[in-house]
Amino acid sequence: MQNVGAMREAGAASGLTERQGAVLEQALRLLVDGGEKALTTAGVARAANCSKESLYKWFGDREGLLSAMIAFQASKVRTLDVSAAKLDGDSLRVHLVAFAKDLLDVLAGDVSLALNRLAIGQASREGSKLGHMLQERGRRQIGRRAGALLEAGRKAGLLAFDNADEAYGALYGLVVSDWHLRMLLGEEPGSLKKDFSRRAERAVDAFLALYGAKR
Amino acid sequence: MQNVGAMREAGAASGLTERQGAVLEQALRLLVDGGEKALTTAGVARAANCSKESLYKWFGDREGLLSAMIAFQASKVRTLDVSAAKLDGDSLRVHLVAFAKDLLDVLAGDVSLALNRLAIGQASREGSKLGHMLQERGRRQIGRRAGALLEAGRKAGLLAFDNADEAYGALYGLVVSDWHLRMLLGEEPGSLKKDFSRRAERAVDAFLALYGAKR
DNA sequence: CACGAACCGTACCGTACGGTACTGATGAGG
DNA sequence: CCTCATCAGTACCGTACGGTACGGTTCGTG
Repeated sequence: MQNVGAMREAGAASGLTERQGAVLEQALRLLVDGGEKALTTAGVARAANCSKESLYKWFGDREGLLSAMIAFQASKVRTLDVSAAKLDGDSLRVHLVAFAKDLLDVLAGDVSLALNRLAIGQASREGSKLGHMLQERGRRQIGRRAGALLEAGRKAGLLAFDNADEAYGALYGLVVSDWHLRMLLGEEPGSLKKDFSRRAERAVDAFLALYGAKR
Repeated sequence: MQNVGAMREAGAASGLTERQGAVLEQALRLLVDGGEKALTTAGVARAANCSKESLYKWFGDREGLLSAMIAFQASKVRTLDVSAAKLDGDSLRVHLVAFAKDLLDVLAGDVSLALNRLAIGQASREGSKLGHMLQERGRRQIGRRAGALLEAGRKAGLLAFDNADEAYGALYGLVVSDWHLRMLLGEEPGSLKKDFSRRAERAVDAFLALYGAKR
């Protein structure tokens, strides 16, 4: 793993021991590499050099392991909100473009795609809270950053909207469109990732045309 | 099933016998009700009153059955393109709103959600063409309808855009935003479906503000 | 050193699934 | 009536997984 410090912090924040965090890291790696089918309890135990008995002691059952994986991954993401006090038209656009590009990068990430596929696969059987967890811990997190940015823009007189959620929904849709679904369906991200910057700029331009305050 | 005529037609279009179409219909029903885990060969055989041996004779293996289900469902959808020769600003907006609402209804449909979940679940293991099939047969189909509508709007001088794909992507994003993913993740569609009309109108208004020709 | 807790590695069990083989019934054609 | 093909129903096999139990090892503590 490439970031032990962040992992330890994430584990501590979730009440996990460092060892358990390492196990979850290996589980995520298995999931990313081979999909849900490859994520067997025996496989996790083998990859993490621990026993199945420990897995069941720590996480209860397979569902608990999956939940812990999602919570663990979410706890690693830290949303740095750079809500600058001074915003002009250019800096707002820069911040929006940076947000849009970050959003695309996050959604296109290996771990994000794997966890979303996992939660979607579990969503059919009712009672599975994985989808709700992913929604709450993932979307809310990045949504807060966007909400703060939009609110700052409005307070600075640069944006005009009544409903912040609606404005955020429009921004999200313009940025992401159907790319997330296409990546989830396995479309080769080769040609997609290259255009992220251009796509983010185009989307932000459209968003500003819709919600930018008349100069 | 509620539409034997359409099913027979769909089966005939795909080179399937009526019996095989009925089997696929039952398989889709199982998938919608219980998710992929409930879609076992024995379960399909029991639900459709056929033998497992026939399933393997007709569809080869489980993957073939899944592909046949997607192709069968896609063949049932017929895109009625009402490309009217006479378009004014109001009728274009009406057509766009109707398209947007149809799009939301399709994406929120039980079978659509179940098949998308299935294909996304299979997308992790490589070599699975289900995602590509769903993309090609589903998105292209409805994308053609939108493309024709947008092109008609441009020819009538009501829309202004350079790249039709980009305009369609903006329309799609404004209409759908992250609702499709949220539904795939299992969010209760109770509060969502009610607002489809309002949502479609808002999205089309925004789209026209972006791409409507200056009056 | 002695004791106990935690834990690894592995063997084990019950179950469920994908896929195959067999039997008997049905129905069309000569 | 005979024959052949199709198919339903079922029994069967190999495998793989989730979950549990147990022996052996390490390590902290008195």
